[in-house]
Amino acid sequence: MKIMNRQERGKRDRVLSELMGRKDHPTAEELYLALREKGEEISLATVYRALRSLAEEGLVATLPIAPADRFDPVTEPHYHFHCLGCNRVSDLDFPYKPELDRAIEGLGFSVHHHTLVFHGLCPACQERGRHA
Amino acid sequence: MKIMNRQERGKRDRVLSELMGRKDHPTAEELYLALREKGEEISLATVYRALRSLAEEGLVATLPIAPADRFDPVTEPHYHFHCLGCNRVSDLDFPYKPELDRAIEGLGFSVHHHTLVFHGLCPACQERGRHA
DNA sequence: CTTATAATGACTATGAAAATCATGAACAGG
DNA sequence: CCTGTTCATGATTTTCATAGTCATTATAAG
Repeated sequence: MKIMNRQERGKRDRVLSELMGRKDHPTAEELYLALREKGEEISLATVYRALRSLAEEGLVATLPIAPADRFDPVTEPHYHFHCLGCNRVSDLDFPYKPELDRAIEGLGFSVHHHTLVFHGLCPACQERGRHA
Repeated sequence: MKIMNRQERGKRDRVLSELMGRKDHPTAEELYLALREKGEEISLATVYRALRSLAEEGLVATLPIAPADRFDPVTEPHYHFHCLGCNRVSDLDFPYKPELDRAIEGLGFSVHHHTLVFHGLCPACQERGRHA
């Protein structure tokens, strides 16, 4: 059986460190392009595989925001804002509400977690809209 | 210009009434199959088109739950439960919280609405898991 | 009836993601 | 050292959801 330490896991770790270095919730393809621009020789297939396996192991979170999944290196539950103007997704500095899960469990469901996304215009896009 | 009353809008209305007749948040393809089984001669392309136009007009809501969009005839904001066991989506009898939008607006965003989805096991799947 | 417009269906195209397959590196056991 | 096995990787193909195109049909307005 192959044994490797955390430093030498190859391409998968390159994907993870690239993702950890950003907070803009990139898509698989955006990560792929960023890695290539940094001279990393990697294929898109490997990026997809790495992200899927990282997500399965709970090391990254997946945000299914159409048309493509976005990835988040922060796995602690938190909320997101999706700007309808620039289509960007940002983290919100707003506390997670575990009591919501409790409330839904009162309805007979077993709740693992919840995802809360706010949709609207970010400060920059509000400004731009005012000008246009 | 074509003027038609609400009864005679053709296929698009057939899609809408089929959707209104159910509360299981079907996908476009599920609606297509249901309509065909009822003898309705309609193409998948038309179902997609109808749903898109209905959604643009705000007559139906779209729930982007991978791998396919699901549609909801109820456009009043409400919350959903996504069962990780059977993959079904159900409405929750839980009041919408507009104060969440207010709170996020306090952070500088302009909030149009929010989507809140709970993930876990529905009562039936909890039961099944206990048996298996 | 005739013309314009809109709806529809069949088909093709797209884009994200997964699956497949061959290759080569790393490793274990002899 | 060999050798066989496992596993990561890249290239490619496939799948699936959805969108676009285009020709045809249906319908409304004149």
